[in-house]
Amino acid sequence: MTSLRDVARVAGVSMKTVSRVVNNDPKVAPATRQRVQQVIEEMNYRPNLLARGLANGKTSTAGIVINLTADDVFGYPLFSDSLRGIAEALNNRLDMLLHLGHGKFPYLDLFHRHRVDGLILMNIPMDDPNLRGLLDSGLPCVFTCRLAADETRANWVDPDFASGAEQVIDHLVALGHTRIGVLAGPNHLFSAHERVRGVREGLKRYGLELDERLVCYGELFTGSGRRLAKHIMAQPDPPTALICSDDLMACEAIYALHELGYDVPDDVSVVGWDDSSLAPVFRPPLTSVRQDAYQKGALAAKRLLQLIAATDPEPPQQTLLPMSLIIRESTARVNQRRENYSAQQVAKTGS
Amino acid sequence: MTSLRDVARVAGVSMKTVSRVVNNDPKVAPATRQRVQQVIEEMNYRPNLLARGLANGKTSTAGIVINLTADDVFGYPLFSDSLRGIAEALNNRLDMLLHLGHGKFPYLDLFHRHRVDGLILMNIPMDDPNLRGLLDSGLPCVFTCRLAADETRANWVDPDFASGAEQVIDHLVALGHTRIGVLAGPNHLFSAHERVRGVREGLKRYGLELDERLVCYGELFTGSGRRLAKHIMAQPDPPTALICSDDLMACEAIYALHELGYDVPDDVSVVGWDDSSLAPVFRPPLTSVRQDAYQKGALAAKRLLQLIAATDPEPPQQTLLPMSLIIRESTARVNQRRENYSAQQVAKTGS
DNA sequence: CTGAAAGCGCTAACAC
DNA sequence: GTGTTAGCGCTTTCAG
Repeated sequence: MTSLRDVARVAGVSMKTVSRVVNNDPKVAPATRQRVQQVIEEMNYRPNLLARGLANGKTSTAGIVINLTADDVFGYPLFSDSLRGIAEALNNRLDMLLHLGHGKFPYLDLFHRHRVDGLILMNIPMDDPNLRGLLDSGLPCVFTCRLAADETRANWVDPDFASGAEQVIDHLVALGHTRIGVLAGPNHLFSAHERVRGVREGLKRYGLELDERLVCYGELFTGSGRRLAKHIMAQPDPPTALICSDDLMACEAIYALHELGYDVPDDVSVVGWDDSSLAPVFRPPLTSVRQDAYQKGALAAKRLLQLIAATDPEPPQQTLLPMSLIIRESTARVNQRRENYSAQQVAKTGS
Repeated sequence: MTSLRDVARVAGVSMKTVSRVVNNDPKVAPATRQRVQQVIEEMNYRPNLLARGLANGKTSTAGIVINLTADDVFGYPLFSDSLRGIAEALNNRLDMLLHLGHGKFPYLDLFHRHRVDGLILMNIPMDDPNLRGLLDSGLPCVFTCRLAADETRANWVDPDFASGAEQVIDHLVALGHTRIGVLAGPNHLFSAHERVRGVREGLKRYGLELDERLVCYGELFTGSGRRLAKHIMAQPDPPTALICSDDLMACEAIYALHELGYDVPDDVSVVGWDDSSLAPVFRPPLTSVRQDAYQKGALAAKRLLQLIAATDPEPPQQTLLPMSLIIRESTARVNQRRENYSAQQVAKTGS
């Protein structure tokens, strides 16, 4: 493996001069530059990024931290979109060091150990123990999620989940729904709470109140959907509509509803989330809240490049992305028969 | 950032001793080990992988090279599956450095510059100029594709495209098809040629011959599908069935056939490839050749770990993965009316 | 079992 | 414009 020293020796110049040529330092005589460049070609010299990084503290590498298993990340189409956005925005200016893992893993090690230039963090729980240390460290980092309502120190790009939820409520209330259940998502994710907040405020606008017994928190994507849906439907005066934290969850909820003998959407309306590629092809096609994951990733990456390029620390920048409701066939006007039945149940319970 | 030197100073031992503790070298007195470990905890010391890599030439990082744009990689479900397989098999023993890019990019730089411990390479063209240098370098690397029929120096894991194609032929011939067109895929990919070889040999088994005018090479996934399908259908005595290099290509071909006034599968049968998540949900659902991309990635990663762990150079290992035909609704018995029409055309041309 | 010295390949700071 | 010196944080000899 030819080193800078070898090039210097062959070209008959100092190592520093070679270094200057490699780094496009203008203070090199054209003749010298050319000679050095030729030797570099001939010897097929490539700078050792480890040595460079060790010497100057930069590695040309961005760490991508996703607090999910590889199975979830690559299994659910949304992350692929975000990663695609990141990759394109980075445009080969930074290589990507991917770090996946679920739970409270010490991802700060990515920085500590690999000395990445910056981090993009996705799906980070609010109570993540690394958070404070990370923000204090001054390492450029951008989140594609929010961490807490008042977190103003961090750079983030995040969809406006509350607004998405309010749009869902507008839609459902227009269809006559008043009892609405929420499979909110993981309790430790800010987005889950925003979703519930949006539902609550949306209902309030119509003089309705969210029955907190119809709100369930649970994991993303897999496993808990059926159980939670059944739990909610087992409450007194069960809801006529279910709002889910993602499309997979919605699919599971629909499955559970079928097992309970309900028809979707005739008996119960179900709303998915993310408008993933699943949504249009599922039967029934899912009404879902669309987020632009590609753009989310791209904006985060662009911001990271800015932060890394900046000489002075930049003030944090926070971007709220709009969400929009895509209406398909998993939601429908509330079933009169069931509504009456529910009303009777309430009367009975109330007596 | 606390360094090994700091730890050594505080613990009152030499740097080498700290190094031994960090690297689990057994030749350390238990008391010393414990003291050092405690100081490491207290000071929150993390080894600098750059420095370590510079000193010993190992980086705990695997380069993942995919010769496609990020758009293709994350847009087509198959790569996500492979990446998921890789990530899980690597099991955090190696970090993943992702390098995407289409064309003859100098991906050897990943090795040269980042000094990765090994490479997993996907979708590499046979005429890749880096190939020889890469194989000569002795860097552990595993391909999830073949490079040439006689390439025995490389480690690879690849589906048996020829066998997949033969299964397709069995299916199509059973349905009465004898004139079969192939949208083979990129000319520079070995898989494309294997696909055509399988078709040719498959037909031969039935005493049929592949009309080479009905074979077209083109890019993967996007763009060329419609044009190529139309080109093939414009040949004298056009085929009654089209075999495509991927499911997206099949979708495009079907689109083009509709534009030409053909019905699928009544007039022309179309076979997709990969059995991606697209296949079952497209209208008509695609008959497609299934490959287990997850397993392909997982096996490649496992092999890479072996190669890296090995002290002596290991003999290359080559794994051919089975493919299976999933029959859906885009293929059907050949249309008698058209068959007669084609026969007339042949008669006319022949006269 | 432990330590001292040298060096991995590069760049920063300062000469000239 | 160019060269010299020192050192980034670690591991590898090789001694003890």
